[in-house]
Amino acid sequence: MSVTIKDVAKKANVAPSTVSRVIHNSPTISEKTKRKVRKVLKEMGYHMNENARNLVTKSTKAIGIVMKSSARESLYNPFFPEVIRGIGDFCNKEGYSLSLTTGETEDAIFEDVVKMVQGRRVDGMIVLYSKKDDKVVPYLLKHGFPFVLIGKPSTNMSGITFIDNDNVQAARELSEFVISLGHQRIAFLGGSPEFEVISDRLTGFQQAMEQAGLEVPQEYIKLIPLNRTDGIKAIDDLLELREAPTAFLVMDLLLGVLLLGVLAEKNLKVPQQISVVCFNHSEFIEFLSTPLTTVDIHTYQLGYEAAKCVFDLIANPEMMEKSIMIPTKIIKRESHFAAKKEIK
Amino acid sequence: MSVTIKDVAKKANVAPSTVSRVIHNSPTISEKTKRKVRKVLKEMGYHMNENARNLVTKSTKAIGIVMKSSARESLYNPFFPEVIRGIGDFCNKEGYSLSLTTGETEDAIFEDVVKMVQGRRVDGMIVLYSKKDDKVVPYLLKHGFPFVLIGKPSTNMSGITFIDNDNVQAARELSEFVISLGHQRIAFLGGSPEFEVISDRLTGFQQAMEQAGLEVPQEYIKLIPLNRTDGIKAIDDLLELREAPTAFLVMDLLLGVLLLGVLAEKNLKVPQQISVVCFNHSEFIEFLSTPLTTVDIHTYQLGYEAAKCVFDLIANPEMMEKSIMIPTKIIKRESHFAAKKEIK
DNA sequence: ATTCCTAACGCAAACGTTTGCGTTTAGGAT
DNA sequence: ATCCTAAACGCAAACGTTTGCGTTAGGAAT
Repeated sequence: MSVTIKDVAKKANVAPSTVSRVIHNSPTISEKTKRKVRKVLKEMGYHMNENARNLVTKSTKAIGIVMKSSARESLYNPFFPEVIRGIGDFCNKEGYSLSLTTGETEDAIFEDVVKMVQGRRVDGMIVLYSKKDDKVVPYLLKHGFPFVLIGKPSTNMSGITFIDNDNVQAARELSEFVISLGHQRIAFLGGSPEFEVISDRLTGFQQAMEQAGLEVPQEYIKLIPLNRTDGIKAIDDLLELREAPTAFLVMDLLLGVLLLGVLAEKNLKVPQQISVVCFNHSEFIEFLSTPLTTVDIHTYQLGYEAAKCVFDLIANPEMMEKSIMIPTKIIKRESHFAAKKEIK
Repeated sequence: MSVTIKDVAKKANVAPSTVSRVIHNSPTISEKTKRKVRKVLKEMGYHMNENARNLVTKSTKAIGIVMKSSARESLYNPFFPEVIRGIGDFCNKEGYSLSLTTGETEDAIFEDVVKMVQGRRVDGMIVLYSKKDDKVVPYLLKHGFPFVLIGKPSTNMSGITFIDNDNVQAARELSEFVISLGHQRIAFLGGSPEFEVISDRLTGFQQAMEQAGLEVPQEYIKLIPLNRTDGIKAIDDLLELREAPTAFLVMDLLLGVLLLGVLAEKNLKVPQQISVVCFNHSEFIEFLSTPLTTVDIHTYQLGYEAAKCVFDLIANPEMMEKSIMIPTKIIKRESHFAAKKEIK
């Protein structure tokens, strides 16, 4: 139906191979014929059939993105769009396109990945999460397929290129900051510890507390599914403790927003009565009424660097794996003032 | 490198065509050979090369998604993830994959689209916005490429299948609701009127106001870029008017959140002093502290139906274009109480 | 036993590129 | 005029499928 290299070749009185070489600007073609062919190319409105090209070159100019199971959960979180933006920006520069998994369940996602890899629909993959007992990473590893992980590999660190924040350190710094404000009863509110990011931050938190000689009662640590109901229940539980926490370390913007809401309903003032600090800064936060103190994990950068790494990996498959740490930064706003004297 | 149909054929002592037919479960192959071939298929871990398949069948099992220029703007908005989720769910059911545009500028996006279409990377497209003077839709139309639009076509309604809310009506209903609360000075806060969705809603708003015999001063209508700075300026302008509005119709969740923040800073109580109603409900809203009254445009459904339509279009290209209206629903929460007596 | 039919399968072309290698051509050196 | 050498281009195979059509085999009918 549409114009092929052969059509162009015929009209320009050259061989298809010549047209191909003109398209790729091969030096073995004279300027004269190049001009001639290019003219016909324009005239006929030629555009390459990528499938045919991919078939012979065995490359697709596309990279796949594996989302966390439950796109639902993944998509509501500003992390997702932001990291996609980072990936997209880099890919766009390189003329690559993006392909998303659409599966809802873990198995469906795995199938999507297999289809992408085996069906050669993509040249490389970026996995947006790291979870214990997940099948995707082992699969990619086994097939020697170029991929990078955003997050910390749960096991088998060797052979995996990953981009991450130092979540242990980031959480420790944030905890130390909160401790330095005079808080002693600090709660930790986050999602499932199956995700490395959560367990790492928990570790950092506990390290800081221990070093400060502070206790962390088990009831202060709430690891829950990311939804309104469970969130509210966890927050209520915390607030109803005899010794309720005076500060909250929240692992996720959504939970942070939820927490602010519950506190407002209960007429607990932030930061006068309760301090709240929250991971995962996003521009969205600036639209909120309470100026949340947050940790900027530089999500865009995570995506951008991940894309870059995948490209390196594709270009040079035998490259040593590496890990890149994106620094984090505490963005201090006004949700954290609470000196010791005010608490006691 | 990896196992092809020919490899399987050789090992199973049949012709490649037979393997192909077994894969597609053709009735012309005996059960006996089917079993034999399937066994080898498993053993060798065969998986189809989609590029080769696409080349001959001229179909890709993928559909493209065109995002609004400035992925930045698009991605921060919960509309985007939600509509993607709808599209993704349907595509997943049909075994299709998703391909995103990555361009930042309008021209770059247009190039992405051309690459997808001419490069035959996708079977159909979904355009996530409708904007005046945009080149994408005319291009798709000209090439007879199957696509559906989410939103209302800006011109040339014929020949375009689109999914939309009746935004005129939705805005009119919302306005009537606010008017019924006793408000007379109602402001309209939204993004660029280049987008059909905004101008339609503005029309609906003006219709309702006119019918109620209420004036709409030009200063009450703020059509601005979606960012914090411009948003705050617009809101400040409105609040500083001699006759400041008592109710705000906001076209976008982000602006709504921003408005709530500014009002809180100025110590203006919602809803006691100011009513706020907002378009584009999302689950995110439930995480907010102020229970916003919103219009649910059923974003997920928009995406889901759009995907369905694209499939119909692909299956039957000569199908009559159609338009599907997704109903809207006002979700009344607590940001809108303001009876006449309290205002005056 | 021969013929005929149908079910089951194989052959080979086609899809639109890329690319190694062979062939032509033009120009200079002899 | 002849030969040689690059430079410039063409040939054809290959990538992994699908599919129309031709071929085979096995059994039923004669």
